[in-house]
Amino acid sequence: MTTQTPESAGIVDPSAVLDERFKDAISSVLPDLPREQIQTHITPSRQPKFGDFQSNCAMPLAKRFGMQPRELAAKVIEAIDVTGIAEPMNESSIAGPGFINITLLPSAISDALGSLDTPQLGITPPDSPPTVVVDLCGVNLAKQMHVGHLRSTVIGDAIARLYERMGYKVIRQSHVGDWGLPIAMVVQKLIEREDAGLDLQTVTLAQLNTMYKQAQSECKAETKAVQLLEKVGGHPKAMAELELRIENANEHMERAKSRLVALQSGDSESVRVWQRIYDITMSACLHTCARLHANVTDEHSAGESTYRDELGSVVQDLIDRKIAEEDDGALVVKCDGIKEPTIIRKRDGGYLYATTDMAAIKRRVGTLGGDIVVYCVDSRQSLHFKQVFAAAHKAGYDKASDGHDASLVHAMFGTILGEDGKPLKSRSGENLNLSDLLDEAVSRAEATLSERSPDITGDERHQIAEAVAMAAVKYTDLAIERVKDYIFSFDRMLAFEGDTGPYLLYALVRIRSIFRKAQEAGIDTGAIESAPFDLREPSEKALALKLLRYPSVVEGASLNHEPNRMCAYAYELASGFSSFFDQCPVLKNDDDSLRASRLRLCALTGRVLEDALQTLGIPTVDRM
RNA sequence: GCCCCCGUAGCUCAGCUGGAUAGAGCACCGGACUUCUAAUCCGACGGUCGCAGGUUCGAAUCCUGCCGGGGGUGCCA
Repeated sequence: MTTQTPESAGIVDPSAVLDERFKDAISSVLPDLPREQIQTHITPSRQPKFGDFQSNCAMPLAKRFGMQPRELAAKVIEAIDVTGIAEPMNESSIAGPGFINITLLPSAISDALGSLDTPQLGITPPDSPPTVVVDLCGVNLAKQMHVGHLRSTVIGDAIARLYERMGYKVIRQSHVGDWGLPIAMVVQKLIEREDAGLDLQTVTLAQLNTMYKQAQSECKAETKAVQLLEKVGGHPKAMAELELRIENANEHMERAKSRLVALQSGDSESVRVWQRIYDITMSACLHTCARLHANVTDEHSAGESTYRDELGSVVQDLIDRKIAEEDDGALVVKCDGIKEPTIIRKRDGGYLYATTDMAAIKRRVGTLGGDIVVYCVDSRQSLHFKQVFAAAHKAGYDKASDGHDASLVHAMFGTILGEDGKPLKSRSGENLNLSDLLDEAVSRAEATLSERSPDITGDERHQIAEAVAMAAVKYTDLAIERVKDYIFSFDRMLAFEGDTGPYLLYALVRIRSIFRKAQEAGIDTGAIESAPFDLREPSEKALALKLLRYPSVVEGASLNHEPNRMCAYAYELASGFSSFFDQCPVLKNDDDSLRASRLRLCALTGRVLEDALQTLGIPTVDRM
């Protein structure tokens, strides 16, 4: 056992050092307690008056050994060696039922900051990085991206970035809805239009979207209306009218179904049109992803169509190994603890989305080597994933090459609501087009920008507005706890006041501005790189302590798939910087060494903030 | 019917896996600008953490039961 000494190795994480010291102390007080069972419960203190850190170890340990908590705390304090890390402790360090309050030595904080001030910012990649597969975005062919895709894309990308930042191997997978009957309907429709003289090369995604909706309604038979009319005795004319429409719908449906068969069997005409639809859709959607600063590109597309040749063998495998069974004509997998069986083949022999997802798990774990597979998908699909995960587990499709089960996670998210508390829709009740929504955010941002910073104009203004708008929209989406619904409000996210994306950008702008000013003043900013930290004001000490938390925040946010933790941290950091900046003159300071210390603190804060925003996928600006 | 999610200040939301007097932002009120960018900072106001039990030194957090809102419930995705 080697206890890291701050003198030799440098303190990277004060709480890790404290953890070791407390373990040593507790071991000597309670020799019968195996060291690996000791939990020191070291956490940052909530309030400065309780010191910088606290240990809550005394209460549970005292209970276990039948002692008084405060008495045990006193013994731990007597035994502990805090040399080089914290102020000496005494009776007054014990508070309440047995909290032990710890105040770090100023030198320990400075040392730790110095250790953090490296290119990696204190985050060390694992020796053998696990592979994480992130399912995100998931657009559908012939449909424009709408608000429903925003969260999957933005949150999914942030989760992927978090794991990348941790040094894991990340594989993004956009499960594009590019297969099945709905697509066949559009293919059929497009072929009919082409026969009527439409030039496929001129078709836009918006047109495809319209055709998609038309095809849907044309194929929808109003059988329920007829049944109802028969029941209550409808007017013969109405009945006849309805029956005619059903006949039409059935014809459309039949054509779509045979088009699906043709498409599935590789009919060249069908495939050519399908490919065109695919290209039109993906080029528009990937453009929107790029605009959102979401790293979703062509290489991440893994549409349902790519599983078409694997479905049959998956089903056969499940039959052969008696994992699936017949039930009322359908083929299902029954799993313990889930009432609803997972249907993997319909009575008519067709496959379903559960079948595709089974094949996807097999590929993601078996072929891609995923140790963790994260699905960033709407919470309404929670039952579906519960079923599919259980079925895949029963089939052993989640078994990684090393024999361990991969972890399958549904990182679900809630709905975006309008101001009325209902799911956000357009005036006409349709899904809100995502790029329209982004356009509006940009124009609002640009209006505010021209008002607040009239000196910024033209192209630069537009570019800044674009970045500010994306930051506003994304930060709002990421900052809310994933599973919750939230109310979308341009006014709030673009008010640029308080806990918003623009606030974070503003803090960074001020930091960057400091260094521009420093350069203008002829201050050698290169010399600050190794300047000793002199943390004399409460606000700069508070900022320093916030900075030191960064590595553990990245870890917590990634492993729990909770980007909102990063957002909360980024806001706290920006806020801590603003207080510091208000209270501590940096350039307007005559003390050279203090100025150097503060400049270095600004630089480090800037780098951490930048890194946090980068990890969330939020763009930054130099001016605003 | 059954299953899942949510319920915290007037509004929008946090609460680091059970810790101290539950925190921010907005709104409202009072302060700080010949600015290191006031898109900021400082202060004041504001809560029976849906309700009722339970677990224990200690519960917004864990368990049970209600109430309210949303979603889902074998052959759509």
